[in-house]
Parts: sequence; C-alpha cells; structure tokens
Amino acid sequence: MTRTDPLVLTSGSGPTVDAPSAVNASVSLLAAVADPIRWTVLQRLAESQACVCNLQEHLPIAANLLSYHLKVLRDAGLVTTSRRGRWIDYSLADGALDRLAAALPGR
Amino acid sequence: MTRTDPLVLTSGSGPTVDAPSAVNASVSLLAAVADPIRWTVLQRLAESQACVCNLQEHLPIAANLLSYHLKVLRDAGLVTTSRRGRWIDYSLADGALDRLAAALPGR
DNA sequence: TGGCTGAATCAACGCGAGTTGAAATGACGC
DNA sequence: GCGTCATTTCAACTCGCGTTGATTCAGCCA
Repeated sequence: MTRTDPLVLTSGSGPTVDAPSAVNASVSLLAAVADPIRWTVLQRLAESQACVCNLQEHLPIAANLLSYHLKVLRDAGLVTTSRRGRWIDYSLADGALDRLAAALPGR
Repeated sequence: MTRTDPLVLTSGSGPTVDAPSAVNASVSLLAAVADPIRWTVLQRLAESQACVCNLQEHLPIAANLLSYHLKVLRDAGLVTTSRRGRWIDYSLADGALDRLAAALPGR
C-alpha cells in the first residue's frame, strides 16, 4: 500500500515546511506517468492530438483498458478531451510537460 | 499488475521503432521516484549526501522500511553508497537528475 | 425509430508493491 | 571474546493498481 497518512517531514532549515501536500502532488503526477501505456499515450499526444481510435491503433490493448488509463491521465490533469462528432480527441493539457518536469525531485 | 509482456508499438512514421525497451527503462525509472518516501529521499540527497541515520531523522518510518526504499533507489541506479566507518552514506548517482528528466515523455 | 460505432463505466479478479516485525550482518569499543 | 549501534535481509501480510468481460452511454445514418 502506498502511504496515505500525512508523512510529516521536519526540514532541517526553514519554518518546518509541511511538504506533504507538495510531495504528494508531485508523486501522484509522476505515478500517472510511471506506466508503459500511459507513458506511450503521453509521448504520442506530445507529438499531436489524437482520437481514442487513433491511439488504439498503436496500442495492442483492449479499448476499455485504454479508456481506463485515459481516465487516469484526465484525473491527473495531464490531458484534455474534446468531442468531435462520434470521436473524442485527446490532447496534452496546457503546461502538462512543464508540470511533469517540475514534479521531479531535486529542483 | 503492470504489464510485463513486450507491448509492441507500431509507430506511424519511421522504421517501426521497437520502443518497448526504451519505454520500460523510462517507466521503471519514473516508478522509482513516484513514491512519497523515495521522492523525499531524492529531494534531500539532491541537496547533499547523507547517511541513513540522517535520512531517518526526517522520515517518520521504520529503519527497515527506509532500507527497502533505498534498495529500490539503488536498483534503479539513482543513488550510490559509500561506507564511512559504522555509517553508510547515500548520495545521488552521477547524472541521476538528468536521467530522470530524460525519462519523461514528450522529448 | 432502429441498429451501428466510438467510448466510458461497472463489477469482479489476481498479482505485486509497500509495509511490518523479527532475525541477520557488519563495524566499532570494551 | 561480548555487547551495542547502524543497516540490511527475510518471511509474512495487506491492500490497491492494472486487467478483464460485460454493460451502458452518446452520436451518426438509413
């Protein structure tokens, strides 16, 4: 199980910053990317937006499984959707790559 | 379960790059960071090296649990160790932050 | 309206990561 | 030698993520 309680940290210097919220935000963002399917989807969306059927052509997985992972990316705020007739286009959310880079430790 | 079989991708353009290995390398690297404890350890090691006992002062977790997460970071090649008398110092591996940045999708 | 397609949702299941407690290893001082 | 401290390893457990199959929803066309 991934830790759910606060995980209070005592920073050596400074007014005891309650890092947990910032840490958990970064970690949940990184966890959304730390999956081969979701990583591949983001990589592709970084090139250009695409509808689900288009993403599916390049991923040998069931449609509902892809839909599940797309929902994870949506919940993480990394991708946005727009319906185009019968299809739904997915694209990278504004600043998604910047948010990811900022979520890495050591900065 | 996280997918273990190849996950063959068909790239729309180019000579059908067998991305799996590159994808899995990036994903496993990101998975090592996508944990609050390991994220916090890396954040601290990015400031300066530290012995386990030092890390432990700032993390309200059992010693063996910290040791487990340090092993994960070691196996990921993100940290290195050096024994100093009775203590073991952990420090960021060379280029660890660069490797992490390069593991993000969209580049 | 009806049937068809693209996509999301629901209800399960299985396995593995994270956690725990106890035992083992290694290094120092007496 | 013995005892203690710092750290790792081992065995067992739990719980959640990823996966699956079936169902539901939304939009198009005849």
